[in-house]
Amino acid sequence: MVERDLSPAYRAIYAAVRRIPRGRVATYGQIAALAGRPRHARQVGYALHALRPGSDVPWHRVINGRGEISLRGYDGAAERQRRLLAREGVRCEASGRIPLERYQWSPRLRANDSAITG
DNA sequence: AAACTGACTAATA
DNA sequence: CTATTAGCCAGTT
Repeated sequence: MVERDLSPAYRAIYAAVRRIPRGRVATYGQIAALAGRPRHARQVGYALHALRPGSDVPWHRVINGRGEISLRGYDGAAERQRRLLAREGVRCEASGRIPLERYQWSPRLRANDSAITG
């Protein structure tokens, strides 16, 4: 099991995910790069999958590069993630897609990074 | 150690 | 817009 001793890679990934402010989203690739591991987008997925319930890592703020929720094969997990995001003000379009142009987080904008108006 | 897998992405068609 | 291909790389079997 992973929870016992997390690899440095996982810790870096979790740290990066924790930096995503409320009301914003980031892509897997973005988190990977932010964690100092470019092109490790998939591993970001593994790391998030390995999270245990109740962790402080806002995993729901991570979506894929197309602005879609990437969860698959999980029972209602995609719906849960969508709900968590909606709760933060991030709502998806009718197609189910989340406009990255609008909600994607940029690490540089740390100051005013809360939810976007509208 | 080799093969398989996958919460990814970018490039084509 | 969707579908397919290829590249990717750590974790699991």
